[in-house]
Amino acid sequence: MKLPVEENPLYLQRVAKLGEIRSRGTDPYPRKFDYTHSLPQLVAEMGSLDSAALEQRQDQAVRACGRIVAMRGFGKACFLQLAEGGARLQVYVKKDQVPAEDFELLGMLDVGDFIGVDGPLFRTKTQELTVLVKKMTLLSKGLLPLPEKWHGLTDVELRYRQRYLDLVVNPEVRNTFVVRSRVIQELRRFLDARRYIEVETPMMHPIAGGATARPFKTFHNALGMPFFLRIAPELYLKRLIVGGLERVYEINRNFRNEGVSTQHNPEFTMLEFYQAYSDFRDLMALTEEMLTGLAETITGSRTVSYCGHTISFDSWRRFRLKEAICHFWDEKCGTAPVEEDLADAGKLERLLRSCRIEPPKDSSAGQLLGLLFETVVEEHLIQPTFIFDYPVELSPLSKKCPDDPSTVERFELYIGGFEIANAYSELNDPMDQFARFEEQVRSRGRGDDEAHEMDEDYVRALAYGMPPTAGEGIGIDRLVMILTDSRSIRDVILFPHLRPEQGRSTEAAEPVEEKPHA
RNA sequence: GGGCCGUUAGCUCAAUUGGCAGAGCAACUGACUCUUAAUCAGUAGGUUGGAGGUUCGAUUCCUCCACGGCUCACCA
Repeated sequence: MKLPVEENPLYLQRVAKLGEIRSRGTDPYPRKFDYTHSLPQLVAEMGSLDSAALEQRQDQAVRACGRIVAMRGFGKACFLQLAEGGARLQVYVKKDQVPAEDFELLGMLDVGDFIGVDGPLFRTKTQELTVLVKKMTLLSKGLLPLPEKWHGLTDVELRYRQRYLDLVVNPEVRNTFVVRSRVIQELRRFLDARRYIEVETPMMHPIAGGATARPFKTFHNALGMPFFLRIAPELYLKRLIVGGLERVYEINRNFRNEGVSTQHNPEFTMLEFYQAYSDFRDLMALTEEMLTGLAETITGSRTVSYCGHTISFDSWRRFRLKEAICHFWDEKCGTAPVEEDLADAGKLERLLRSCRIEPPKDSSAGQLLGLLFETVVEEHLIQPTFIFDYPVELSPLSKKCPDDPSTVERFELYIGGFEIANAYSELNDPMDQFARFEEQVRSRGRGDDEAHEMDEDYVRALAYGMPPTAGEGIGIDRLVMILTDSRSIRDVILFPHLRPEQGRSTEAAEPVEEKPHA
């Protein structure tokens, strides 16, 4: 294989060093290294010992390893900084303390190489914990230079494309993904402790349902049929409720064939959970408990800083959707409406126009209401806020409010100005569900290609009986954004989708049609 | 998809009105056995994202293309 970088002089220099190392009989890529301590372990266990205490245990050498991230040479001595496990430790190689061949090897090392060291710990005169190296082993030779140590890697395109470099050079990036892992771990723990079981449902769906979104299409050759990558696991999870798994959750990817932005990635991670014998108000309480505890466990505080705002998980607010529009109305757009105005399509259109939004044609009152909400309210919802009582047109899978059939028992949770969670009392009346699907199909016929398709098996499942159930989806990526103060969803996804680099596009660059070929 | 902005050495960034393409770090050579972005002296490193155009002359002005960022639309 021809590396694309082989004309790079820095690369060629290192290849020359590699040859020199081999010619001396040293394997630059040995098998393993048995270390006595990870670097975080050393820092934790020895970080508080003073010089005298370290002197006492001087005959107890440690074996540690890591990537060289800094080298400072002094002719007959050299300080190196190793990075491993998210920690860094200094090691000191002195000519009169190591075998001659080890000191010669030092001259062939570069920042980026991996080494292992043996030796006692001591403190330098500036009190830095340091390994006094008695034996040094090359563990892996790097051939390309790492980005600069001081400014790090800031070009976002390179950071996303070559995330491995971003992780090596920018420690806060590593932390973001450690936090992400802990968030998921904590959510599992929270739900497991409440008698939930974790399940895995199909990612390939014959009918893309459970959300309003355009799906990705693929094709199964042997079955000779198209599939959609799932846009939501919802309909499968509720089938499990029908089957008697009263509390289920799933954490996995959804795929939506929509635009990308700082808040949208084509594949994103969602926690969905369903709890029988409960309604959406129970989930509001559960969500409050879950996320407050999560913030506290992850960040050590109920207050987090996000994009210059201070978000407090002690001040949860609740507004009905119409109430929120009246409450957050900007007087610059005219006199604030009263809730009664928000039921009439004509009045809603006038209100939208006064906000300089041209209402789309053929929209129902519910759709206009949703649009008005996004326009007027969304940006104000920095503190954790539940918005509830949604129009039925926007919620084909939710149960209607008993006293108002135009409204459903549904809430969305907003934090930091965007939607984090969406929950409702699940519609379990099979005949009502069938009618709502029919309405969606009519809507599709009018050109709304995000409207639901009819899912007959799902209706059949409901017809066998589903207990009253509440369900919720929480966007994990966005939640992690809030907890790590990340402005873009790409900063919490290890490999966000980008176009291929120029000249390196894949063979599958042309659009894949779902036509079968034998 | 639309609008705006960006792309210069391995990395981070300069370059006046269109006039020899530069610095810091990294690298290389040398000095240096407690440094912390080590220091000092020296050396090398470029098809200025790509293709055209205007011009005596283009990193700079124009057109097209590629990729990215922000934003709007769509959505979660």
